[in-house]
Amino acid sequence: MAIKIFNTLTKQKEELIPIEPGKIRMYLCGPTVYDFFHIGNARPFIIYDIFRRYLSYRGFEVKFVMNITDIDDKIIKKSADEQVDAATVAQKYSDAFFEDIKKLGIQPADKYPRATENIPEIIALIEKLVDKGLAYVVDGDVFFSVSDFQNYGKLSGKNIDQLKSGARIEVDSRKKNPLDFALWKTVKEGEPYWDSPWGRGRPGWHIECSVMSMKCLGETFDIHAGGADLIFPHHENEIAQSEGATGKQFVRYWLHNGFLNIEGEKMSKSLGNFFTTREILTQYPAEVLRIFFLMKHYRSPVNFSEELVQQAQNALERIITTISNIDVALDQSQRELSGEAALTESIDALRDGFIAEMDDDFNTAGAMSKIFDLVKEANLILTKTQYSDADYLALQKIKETIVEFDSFLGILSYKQHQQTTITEEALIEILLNVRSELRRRKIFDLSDEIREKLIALGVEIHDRPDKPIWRKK
RNA sequence: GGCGGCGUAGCCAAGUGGCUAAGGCGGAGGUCUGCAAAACCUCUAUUCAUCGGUUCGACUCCGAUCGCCGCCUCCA
Repeated sequence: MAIKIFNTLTKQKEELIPIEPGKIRMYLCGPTVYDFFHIGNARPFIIYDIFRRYLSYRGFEVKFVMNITDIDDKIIKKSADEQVDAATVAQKYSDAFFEDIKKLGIQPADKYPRATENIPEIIALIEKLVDKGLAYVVDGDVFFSVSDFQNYGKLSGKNIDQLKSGARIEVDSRKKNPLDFALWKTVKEGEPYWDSPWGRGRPGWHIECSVMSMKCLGETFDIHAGGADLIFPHHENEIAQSEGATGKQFVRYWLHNGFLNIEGEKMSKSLGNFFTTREILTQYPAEVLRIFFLMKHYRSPVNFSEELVQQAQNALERIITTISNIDVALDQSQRELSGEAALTESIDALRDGFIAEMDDDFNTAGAMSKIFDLVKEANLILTKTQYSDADYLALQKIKETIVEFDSFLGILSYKQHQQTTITEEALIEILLNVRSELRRRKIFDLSDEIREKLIALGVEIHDRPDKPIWRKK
C-alpha cells in the first residue's frame, strides 16, 4: 500500500514516490548551535527520527542528512557575550546537541554537514547566482534578488506584493527589493570571516542549507523537513537559491511539524517559559517524551505541561506493564507450544491497522490506538487463570508485534529506567519469600508492613495465585 | 492589513458525507484478593464552537459569526 504524506508545497496529501525507486533522500534542518536546544526543538528531532526509521521499516533505503549551522548571527552574538570565539561556542553547543539527541533515543543521521566546512561550496553557489543575474553585490555583501526569481513565494503561498505591503522590517536601502536576503555578509570588526571574491565575510542564513543538502543528496531530493516557522522565509529562500542556481526542482516533498506551546503560548525566553531538553530529561525519560509526541498529530500544535507529560507517562506505563506481564507469563510456559495462536485474525487486523495509520501521513496518534488495542487483547488473555497453547502463542505474537513497531517508536526501552541491580533484586526476593511465608501463616499485619515499606521504596507487589511478582515503579 | 491553521467528553487526542464518533489519562461502580495492587468488566460526547446553506442525509462540504493560534522579523 502506498504511503501518503502531506506536502506543504501542494497543500495536500500525496503518494510518496521516490525519485529513485526504493530509496529516500531526506534532509532535516538541524540546529544552529548557539545554545542548548529546547523542548520545542526536540519535537522535530524526535518525530522525523521516527518517520525516517518508519520509512526504513517499510523497506526504503533512507539517506538522512541533518545540518549543523555553526556560523550565524546568534553564534556571533553569544561569542561576544561570553568573550570566547565563535568556533568555541559552536563546538560547545554542537557537543551538547549530540549528547542530547542521543539521550532522546534518536538514531544518528547518515551525515551531519557543517556550514564552516562547506565555505568553498557556498561561495561557488553564490557565484553561480550572481552569474545568472539572480544575485547582486553591494559593498562586499551579496543579496538574492527575489524579483528576478519567478516562483518566489510558491511554498509559503505568499506573493512578493503582499509581502511588501506587510513588511515590517527595516529596509536596507541598498537592497533592490526589501525582501532580498543576504547570501554573503561582509565582515564586521571582531567577527570570524572567510575570504571570498567579494572580500572577507561569511555566509548568510539559508544558503548553507541549500549547499549542504544538494551536496549530500543531489540537486533534487525527496524530503525536506522542519518546523512550520521555517516555511517562510527559510525554506522559501532555500528554494529560490537552489532552483535559481540549478534550474531544477529542489525538493519533492516538504514536511512541516506544528509548534509546541507552553500554556497555549509560544515558548520564548522573554516569557520565562523556556525549557531546555536537557532540563526536561532530568525529570522524564526520553521514552515519555517520545510517546508524548507520538500521541499527537505531528502537524498540529501541541501544548506542553507537567500534567500532559504525566498523562503520556501513565499511558506508556500501561504498555510497559503489559509487556512485562506477558514476559512473566511466557516464562512460565515451559512446554513446547504448538498449534495456532488465539486471536490471530484480530491481532493481524490491528497490525495492519497500525501500518495503515502510519502510511497515512504518519498518523502516529491513530497508530498508537492500535498498540493500546493490542495491549487490551493481551490483558484479556492475562486475566485467565490458565493459559492454553493458543493463549501463549497469542501473547507471544502480540509482544512480537509491539516490539517490531518499537524499532521506530523507541518507547519500550523505558523499562530500563525501572531496572534494578542484582543485589537489589536478591534483597527484594528475600523479603518477598519471608512475606509469602508470613501470608501462609496468616500473619497479615507483618506481611502488609513489608508490602507498604517496599511500595514506599518504589517497589510494587502483585500477589498472583502462584507467587508474587514485583516491579520497580 | 495579507496568508494559513485550529475549536471533538473533566483533561489529552484520532477520525468519517450515511454502519456503535478511535485510543490514552482521570473519575465512578463491580470482579479478583486475607486486605491490597495489577489486570479485567461496566459506566463517563444522542454529540463534534455558534448560526445558516447545499444534500435524501453533515461533525465531516459551503458561507457567516465568535474564540484561539501561527507566519509575514531571528526562531523547530
